[in-house]
Amino acid sequence: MSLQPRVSIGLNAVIVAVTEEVPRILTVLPRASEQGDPAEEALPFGPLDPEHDRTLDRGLRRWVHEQTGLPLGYVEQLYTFGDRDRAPRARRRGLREVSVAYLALVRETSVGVAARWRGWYEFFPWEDWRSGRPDLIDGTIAPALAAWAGSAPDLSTRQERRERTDIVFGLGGAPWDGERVLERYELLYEAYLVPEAWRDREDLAGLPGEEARPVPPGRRPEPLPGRPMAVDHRRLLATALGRLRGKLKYRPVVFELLPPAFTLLQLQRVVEALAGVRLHKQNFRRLVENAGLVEGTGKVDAQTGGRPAELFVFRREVLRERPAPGVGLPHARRV
Amino acid sequence: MSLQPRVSIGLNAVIVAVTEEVPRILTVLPRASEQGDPAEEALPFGPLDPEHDRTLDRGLRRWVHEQTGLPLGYVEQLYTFGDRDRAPRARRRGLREVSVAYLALVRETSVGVAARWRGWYEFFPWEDWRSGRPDLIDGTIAPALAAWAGSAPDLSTRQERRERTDIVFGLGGAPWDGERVLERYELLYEAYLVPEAWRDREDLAGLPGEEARPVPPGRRPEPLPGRPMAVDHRRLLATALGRLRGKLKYRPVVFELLPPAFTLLQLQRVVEALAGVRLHKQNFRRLVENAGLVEGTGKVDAQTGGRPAELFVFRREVLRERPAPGVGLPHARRV
DNA sequence: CCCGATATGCTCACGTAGAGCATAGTCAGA
DNA sequence: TCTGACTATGCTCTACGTGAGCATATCGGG
Repeated sequence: MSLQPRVSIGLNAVIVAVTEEVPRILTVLPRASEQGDPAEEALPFGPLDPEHDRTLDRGLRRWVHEQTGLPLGYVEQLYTFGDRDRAPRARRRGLREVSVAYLALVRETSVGVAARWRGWYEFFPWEDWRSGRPDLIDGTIAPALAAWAGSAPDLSTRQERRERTDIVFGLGGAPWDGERVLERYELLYEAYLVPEAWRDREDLAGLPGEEARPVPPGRRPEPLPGRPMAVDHRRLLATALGRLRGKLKYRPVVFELLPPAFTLLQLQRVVEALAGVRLHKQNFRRLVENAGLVEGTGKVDAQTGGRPAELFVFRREVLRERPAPGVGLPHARRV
Repeated sequence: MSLQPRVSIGLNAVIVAVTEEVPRILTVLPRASEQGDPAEEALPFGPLDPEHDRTLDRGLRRWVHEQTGLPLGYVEQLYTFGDRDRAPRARRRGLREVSVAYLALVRETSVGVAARWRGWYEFFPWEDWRSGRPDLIDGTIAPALAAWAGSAPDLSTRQERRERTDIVFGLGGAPWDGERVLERYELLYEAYLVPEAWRDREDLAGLPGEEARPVPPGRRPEPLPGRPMAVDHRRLLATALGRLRGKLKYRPVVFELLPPAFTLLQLQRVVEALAGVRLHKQNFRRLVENAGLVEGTGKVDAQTGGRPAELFVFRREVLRERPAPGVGLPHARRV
């Protein structure tokens, strides 16, 4: 019988900005104690000061500011990750690390040297459909998942796996659901198609209770394109992207990522960057204007190269007019 | 300087069932250490066993089953509550109690003696609009909130408070948003209109750092109807109701609360019970049938008193056909 | 002055939601 | 046995939002 492990509680931040039509998140180099492959970056992490941090999100703001100089505006709790095996290296040290993850949206992009911005879709190349359905899906992911499903020992498991594969990746006639980002990542993880799955399995090998789940033998499949992260941080990232995509539709959160005045095309580009799809321009305009989400300022932005675009601002009154104001995405446009 | 407080992590469960058109939640008597007013019930709470509970929700299932004999089916993480002052009595003992709250949906209703079912709207009488807009709102809540808003020292605070009041309670022409359950409860808490606000303020009095927020002097307003709970559990409950109301619309969660076969009216009644509004019957039928959410079984239920109703079952295939299947509420019908 | 590029306005078809009327079965009591 | 109350189920009519694309406005540069 081993010692009862200590429980520690920490905070992770998924800090999002959109620049040049690319959604970006802030990454840091992982703490030495978690260091594995040095190429693996991590999400900012900080402790909770139980005495002085009155609330969890204040604690988060405090250390994010200390570490990166970035003052956070919009902050929202995402999810609490507490699986015993989420941080295998911590488990080896007798520690159960529970992490409360937050999503933060910022406009500024200047950060200190310890942190850097990474394009969101570097981590999830299959999530960006703005240039059409990524070849990666039908060319690589679908066959790999089919092989995984087929490798299950019994029929019902095979069927379950196929069903799940179809639903979350929109295969076999099922529609693509942009919000299922986490489900897709988790499926790839289970199927050992992301490097983290192998890394974690190796890190756990030999621990008590893990005898039944050895590192699968045999040749490993080629890992998918998509940058891995330390610990389970790509999972947090997937949670954040899925949540943000959902929230877009019923809360006016995009405006947290935009300057105070913007053109409708700028707004559309940011929405597209997050949603990962191209939208029909005229319908998008009609939608946001009819919804009362924005109001024109009369001023124009001459940087467009064509007819100057009017500058708009977010219309706060919409909050009292409509129950769930958001940019209800018009249908994706085929390219 | 006081000792650095210990951090503890626990799990709370909001366990929901719907019987006789009443949504109910499971409550228990609070632990002795938190006992205040003996009438104050609590939500089931349990520790996390960091060694053996592989995941948080497994831990939850374990102790819920141990404590109440109830096996949980559908379980979903709600939110993590970690404010320093959420549990003032724990803070006095040098403990920072972080709680991860879960929402669970069950069909069964037989529980042990230590637990009991309570109607959800006993805690939030203003949330049940099935018999029309509750008089409580215009008769009591609106004036009390107006008084609170007017009592702010400076103009901008007064305006902010009025704005918030209007938005969250649907006053002054703003629409009622059924999902803003938490915002409504928090507003009432801030305005000292729920007993918990006074209780917590008193429990905190004298602690370091609390000098600036003394118990407000003067006559206390009559507390609103609505059963208070121990600690911040009414806040967890509000979070759960809001989340469930939202989720209804885009995930087929209602079926977790219904028997395997049900009539469309039963389905409608459960949705109405949760959403807190009456719906137009024919449109509701059309909606769920056209959405492919259910399929008829050919069998009928003769218990209706009129023409027998056909029994339906949930149609699982809908999960692969539509991105966000739920009972998109038809408009509320005036009574 | 024309062309390319972008912004903005407008129309048209189609599906779906809101509302209510009409009809089908069943039961209890006259 | 008939009738009325009651619930289920089907159908229609209208209004409006959305998908799609054409048309026009306004700029800069050759």
